[in-house]
Amino acid sequence: MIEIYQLEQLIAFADNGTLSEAAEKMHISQPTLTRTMKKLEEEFGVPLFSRTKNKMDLNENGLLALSHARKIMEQTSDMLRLVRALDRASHTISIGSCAPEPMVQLVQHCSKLYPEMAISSEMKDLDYLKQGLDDDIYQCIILPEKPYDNNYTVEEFGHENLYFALPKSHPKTNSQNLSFSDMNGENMIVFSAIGFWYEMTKNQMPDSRFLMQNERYDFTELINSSILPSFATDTTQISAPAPADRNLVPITDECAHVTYYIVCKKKDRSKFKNLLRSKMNT
Amino acid sequence: MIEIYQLEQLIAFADNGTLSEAAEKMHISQPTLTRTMKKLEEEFGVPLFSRTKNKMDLNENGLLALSHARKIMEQTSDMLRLVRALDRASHTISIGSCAPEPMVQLVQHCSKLYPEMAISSEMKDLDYLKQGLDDDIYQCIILPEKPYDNNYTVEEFGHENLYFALPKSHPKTNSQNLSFSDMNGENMIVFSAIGFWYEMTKNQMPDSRFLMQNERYDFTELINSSILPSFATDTTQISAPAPADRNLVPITDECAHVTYYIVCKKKDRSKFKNLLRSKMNT
DNA sequence: AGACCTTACGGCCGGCGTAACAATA
DNA sequence: TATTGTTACGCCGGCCGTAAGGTCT
Repeated sequence: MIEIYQLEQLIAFADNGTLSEAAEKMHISQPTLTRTMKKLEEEFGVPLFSRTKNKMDLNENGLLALSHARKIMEQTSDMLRLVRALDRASHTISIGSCAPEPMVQLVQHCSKLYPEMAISSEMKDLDYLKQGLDDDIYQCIILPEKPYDNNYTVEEFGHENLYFALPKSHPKTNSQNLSFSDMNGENMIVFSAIGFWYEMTKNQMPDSRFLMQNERYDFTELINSSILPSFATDTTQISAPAPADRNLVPITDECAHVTYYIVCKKKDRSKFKNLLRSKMNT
Repeated sequence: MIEIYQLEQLIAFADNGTLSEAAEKMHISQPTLTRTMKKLEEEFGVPLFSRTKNKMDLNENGLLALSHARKIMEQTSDMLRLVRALDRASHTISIGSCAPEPMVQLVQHCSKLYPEMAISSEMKDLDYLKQGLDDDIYQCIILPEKPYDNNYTVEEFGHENLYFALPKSHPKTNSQNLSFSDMNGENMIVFSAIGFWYEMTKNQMPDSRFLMQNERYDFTELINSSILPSFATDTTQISAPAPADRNLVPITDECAHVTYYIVCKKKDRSKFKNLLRSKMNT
């Protein structure tokens, strides 16, 4: 019976040109390779090498065998990779979200409800999320709007409202409320990882320059030390309250008030029954 | 390292449903299978089976692994088959011929010129022969006409002439010569394995009925005991002369006089140099 | 002399079978 | 009780490494 370790050694020989070098690369002895190659020839029943007294080369048979051996090795590693991936997928709930706060909260619910499962989560734009749900990249996604698709199960998860976080020194800091247009044109300090909020606010305030901060630490430092306005939401005030010297001014525009929906495929409805019932803390 | 014998046992288990049956089919013990399956799971690093106390089944991981395992086994046996076929082909000369006599003679020349090679030969129609030469099914073919193709090397091999073999009792037995049309309509005893001669004579004598004989022995018996006319050629008179009570009457039609050509690919010209020089005995 | 392949020899790992056990129908 | 899978134990084949030998550059 041909075995994979033999094909592996055949490939190593072909890749290194000599038995000696191949042996060194594989951390085995030359005689081992000599023996294995002989055994291979025996099992094929045909010569695979052309041998002069101190040189070995693959002959035509050997080259053909080699090409097959490579395919078999590839297929074997594919098998390992894919089976492991399938197993991993079956123990993992993948969540895609349009925004950070509902994602964090859903992950918390998820890990309480399914403590034996691994949970992976990421933020993407809405089209990618829907596509990902269809393609089984996500079992569960969070959208800021109700999708219309009969294959989906949809449940309301909670609300989030956007505010301007204005330093006390800002001229509009004592306003009862403001619209995006009131602030349009002003420079804003903005944290990068805010999902769909970025596109939305950027559209509403086209003349403003957003000073994007990739690092959470840098962002909070700037908020504390700068007089530039920034955004905040109500749901984040518990975990990450705005500094005392900033006032939160509600934004009147309708799109600043968002309802999140948990969406999963109908086939997974019973599996995620409890998760779909969970609600955001506000 | 995953090995092929493990995949083989996995497949046997899947095909037989239980370890016990699989073990019996493979002529090994059950504990061996238990161990190998455990080892497979260990090497995959994921469970492949769902186990109740006395029943084992493949789970999703196992089913995926199984499908890959089948592919790998198939590829492995393909490898063996194809490498062996290549080796065999490399020391076999395959000859295709349009007729028996030049085939026999060419095979004789061949085995003298290349005593270390195996020689295979068969008769086919002209189109099949040419196609087979192009496809490397044959290294060498014999045609009754000169082919026009620049990739071929062509050498004249010899001539063969067709005769009517008429019993002494036949009314035309003493003719100096005859045309096909002279005999058209008469029943003929014909040996099956005569290659292109069959199509040709059948066309020339559309009103005759050919009593086809598949067995050489039956044919000669009938020739000896029957008064029905038959065919013969000059080149076969040495090895298998017509019986004394039959006269050989030459056929006048041009197509009863054939020149054979040895044809091989130009790339093989030097390899078959001596074979191409050989001539038929007449 | 150095690089390469081959052969010979002895150790040991690991796959195998036998036997005994546990659980199910 | 018959069938199935698991565990324990000891055998032994075969794979491996070391050592030595032969050939070529």
